[in-house]
Amino acid sequence: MPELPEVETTRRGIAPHLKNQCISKVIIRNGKLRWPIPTSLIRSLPGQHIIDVTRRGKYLILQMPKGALIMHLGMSGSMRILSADEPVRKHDHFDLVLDNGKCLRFHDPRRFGSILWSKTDPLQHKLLIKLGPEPDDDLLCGDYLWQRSRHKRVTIKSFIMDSHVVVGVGNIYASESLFRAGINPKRAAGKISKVRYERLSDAVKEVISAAIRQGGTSLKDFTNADGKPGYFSQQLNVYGRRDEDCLQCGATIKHCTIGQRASYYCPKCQK
DNA sequence: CCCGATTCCTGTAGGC
DNA sequence: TGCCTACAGGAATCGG
Repeated sequence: MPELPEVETTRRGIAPHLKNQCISKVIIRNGKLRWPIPTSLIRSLPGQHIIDVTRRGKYLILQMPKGALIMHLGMSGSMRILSADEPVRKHDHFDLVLDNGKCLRFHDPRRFGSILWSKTDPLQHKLLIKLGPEPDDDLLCGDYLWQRSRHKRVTIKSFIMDSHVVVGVGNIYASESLFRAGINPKRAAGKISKVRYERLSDAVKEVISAAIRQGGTSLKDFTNADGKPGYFSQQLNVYGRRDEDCLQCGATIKHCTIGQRASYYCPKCQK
């Protein structure tokens, strides 16, 4: 489950293999992702080299001389650097083949990911230009959240998960951040005090940075019954713990649906 | 403008 | 054992 920390880990993993490398070929096996992969890439990318690999929110950006490739992993996407002759597996939808015999291979069973092309500054792209600040940006602070939330009637959980407010806070991080901040997820965003937004801002920064430090271990993996709980799952206080005891006060963790998403909270610790 | 609902998709898990 | 259904989720877009 690629949350922001997994995307950043992916970026760090692939960047050294891509930087300054020249593209020799583009293979689209299934272009039906969130949006169609532009078939024009097949002709336009070969011959270009990758100047840099950056990230904005959950979008990876491969900067090239004539534009930028913008990639999103959706909820089941992953990327690997492989030898170009490595046999393809099911759901290997896209290859960026390099001059040196390696390739970047995009794998995405649920096809919620996307691969787009931007002729100009990718940060000005329609999908990126309105994104909120990164969690580690000083722009994200209690005052900012308080200002943005005035007169909003949406729940605080929906508000903090809105990528136009702040990027990278998925369903799991939202529940965990609200627990750390002691805020009930059902409260109206517009009625929360500035002091409490300071706590929430701090909580978001802590949760996301801790996950990045741990190599972006998937928070989602912990629900898998493969005996390999995610590293970060050890630190989950409420997510997925319906009817279990709160680790802080012993009360029973509650479950509810907010914005069509499973939500978990401690009724005693979160008011 | 605001906000809740819908939509895309497939692997996994639970019920019978 | 196997079929069927529910569910999970990022985020744009639709609809009231």
